[in-house]
Amino acid sequence: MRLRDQNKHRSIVAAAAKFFSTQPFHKVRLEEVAQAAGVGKGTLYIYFQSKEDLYYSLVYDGFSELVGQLRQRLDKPGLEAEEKIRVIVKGLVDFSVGFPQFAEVMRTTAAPNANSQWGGKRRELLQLIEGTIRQGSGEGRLADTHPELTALYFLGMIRSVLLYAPRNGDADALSRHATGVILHGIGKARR
Amino acid sequence: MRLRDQNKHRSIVAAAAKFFSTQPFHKVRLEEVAQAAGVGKGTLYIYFQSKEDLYYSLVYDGFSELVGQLRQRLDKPGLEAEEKIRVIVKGLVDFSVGFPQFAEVMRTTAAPNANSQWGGKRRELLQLIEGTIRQGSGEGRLADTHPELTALYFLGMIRSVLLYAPRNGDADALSRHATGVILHGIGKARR
Amino acid sequence: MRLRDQNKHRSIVAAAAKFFSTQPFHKVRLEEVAQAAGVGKGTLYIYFQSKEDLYYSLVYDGFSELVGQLRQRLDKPGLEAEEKIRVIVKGLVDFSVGFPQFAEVMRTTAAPNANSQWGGKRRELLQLIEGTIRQGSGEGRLADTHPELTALYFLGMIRSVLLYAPRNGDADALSRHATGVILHGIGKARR
Amino acid sequence: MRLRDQNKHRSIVAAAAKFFSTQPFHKVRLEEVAQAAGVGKGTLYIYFQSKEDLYYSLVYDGFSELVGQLRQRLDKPGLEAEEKIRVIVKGLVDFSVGFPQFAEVMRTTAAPNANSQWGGKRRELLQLIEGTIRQGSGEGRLADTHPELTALYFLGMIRSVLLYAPRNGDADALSRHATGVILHGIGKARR
DNA sequence: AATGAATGAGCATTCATTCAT
DNA sequence: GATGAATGAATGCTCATTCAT
Repeated sequence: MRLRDQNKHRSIVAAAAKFFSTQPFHKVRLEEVAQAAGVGKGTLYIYFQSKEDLYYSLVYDGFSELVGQLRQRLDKPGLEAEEKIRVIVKGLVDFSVGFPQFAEVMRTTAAPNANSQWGGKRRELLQLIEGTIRQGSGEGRLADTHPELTALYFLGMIRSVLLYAPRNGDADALSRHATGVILHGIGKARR
Repeated sequence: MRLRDQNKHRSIVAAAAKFFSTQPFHKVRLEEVAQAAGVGKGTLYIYFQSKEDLYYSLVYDGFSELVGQLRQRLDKPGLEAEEKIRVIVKGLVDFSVGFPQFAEVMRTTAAPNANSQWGGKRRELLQLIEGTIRQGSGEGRLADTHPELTALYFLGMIRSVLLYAPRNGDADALSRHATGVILHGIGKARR
Repeated sequence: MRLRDQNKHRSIVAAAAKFFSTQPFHKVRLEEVAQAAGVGKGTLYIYFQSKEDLYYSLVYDGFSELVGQLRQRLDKPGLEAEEKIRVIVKGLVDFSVGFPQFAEVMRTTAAPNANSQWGGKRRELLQLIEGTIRQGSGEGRLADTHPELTALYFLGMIRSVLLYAPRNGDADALSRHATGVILHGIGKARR
Repeated sequence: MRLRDQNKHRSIVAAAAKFFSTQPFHKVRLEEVAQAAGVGKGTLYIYFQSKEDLYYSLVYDGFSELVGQLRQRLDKPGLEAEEKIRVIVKGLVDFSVGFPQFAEVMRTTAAPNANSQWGGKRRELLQLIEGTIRQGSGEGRLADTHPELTALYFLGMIRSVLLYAPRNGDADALSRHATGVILHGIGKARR
């Protein structure tokens, strides 16, 4: 069953994140996860259906939190489109910096449709971005013929940077640059 | 004595690509790969050290070809920076469309440093892009404070699109849009 | 949680002895061993590190018991040297008859130093014999310039006999004859 | 087919001896043997039926030579029984010292009946020894109720010594001691 | 005859999952 | 619920043997 003991659940997820972010799926041993979580091997199966389930839960949880945070930050009436873009990019970067496993986890993540929940959450995020762009377009502040593609670019850019950019980089500078590239590419004024 | 058959190497790589692009690493069975390649199981081990080696060779070969193609296409004196950007983006997209396994393969690829060869090739591509941007900056046609980051964005964008964009999409339209986003973000003229 | 079952260890050893004594190492299949032991294949690996480990444990256990028995039987104060020799030879023969696998197991056993434990036990036995001869010499009942070599002869003789002598032979007669040869040799003149 | 090229045959046997005497049967790789012999892997199968065949041929050849040598040395009319015993022991020791692989090879050798040829040769040697003892008994110079067992002791003693005695030992001293034990035993009273 | 590339049966070993305690 | 001993399906890999050249 799920959520019998919230703490145990948490420590399992934490331990799992540590391993899944470090090694490819097939090299992660549940025995090690259990040990790191301080629980018995069998306990994992009380909280998760299978190794796959544990893995996708991990991704889903992280993503879910990311989306929730963004939603909250964007939900300020009167916020300009460009500013929202900045918020999104900064949100993505900050979150990823604070949850370094995330990008790595996504690295080995199977196609979205492998797990409907996770796929749905992903779509949610994309729509959040896409919606923001569309809103900006409607307000005449942004111009983009394919917001749905641009939304994808957001994720891709962030991911790449997080994966390969120097870890010790300045997160804020990174956000600013990325925002600049995005904005000045789709900013109507500059066209 | 039979001679080492180059075709055998090829057919193994082809078969492996088919499987590794369809399933996660640990679900790929070498027996199936061998069968699909029309060779014996042991033959795989004549050409590759291990399952991992086969896998990384795959990625490396694809990447290598990609870089080679781009290098060739960019090596035309007098080509303008913006045009080069177009060539790069189109090259990335075209190649990925023509080698659909590629993006998928990259999906589960371990961090670059896991395989020095592959990491090196990756760096090569990034430098190719970065160099192009710098050249454009030098010529006063582009403006970018962090070309090394932008180079990363290129890859990230393409990858995201390839992974999640509708497969039946128009590759040319995709290239054009991506190029537009990139260019109008870093095109000095528009600033 | 199930407790580690000592019986399981025993039944594995017993089953393994049966197979390793019948066939050369590389023809023994762990699946068969497991089946004969009434346990799962994986269980073998809970109790033993590897096939080799199982094999050497087998030899060691048998040898260990042999040495223990001899030690016990020789530990009777006042026992004369010749009698002790008889006890040793009889002990070796009896044990080997009762544990027919033993000689066969030793047949394919790697050099003693391959496994320090086993090598140590072997040395123990040799010293037990050597010490007995030396004691006998000290008491003026035996004469041997190289007890350490003679100790080796003991083992060699027994082993040869066990390997090649008719199985249905009379163990006692065998012990007597071997003891006689050791004690008196075959030279008539000296008798 | 056999003996196409005597040299090739020899080098294969030599290489095989080197490996089979160093490692247990199942760890010897024919590829290595072939390489060490300076021939192709397939060539082994021109001279030998199988790995087993190669292995037993090895043992047989060595043994065969040993028996031949002994036969020659004992075939001197008028040689006294005790002297013959000395010759046999010395022959065994010398041969084994000169062909150090031998004892090691015997270590891992399967039961005699596994290969009739080798078993036959072994029996030949035993009968040679047994016959010598019987002859000595007939001449009233030796006394042994079970010469066939004593013949076994000979082999066992030699083998043990060769396997475990210090390699740098004095072969002659060894022969002398062994001969002494065989002839006179270690019981002082009877001397 | 000689070779070594190719083969595939064969097997040790792993590890997710189950279940007795 | 929790545990970890037990399980056995699953599979990478080896290596004796074959065979095209």
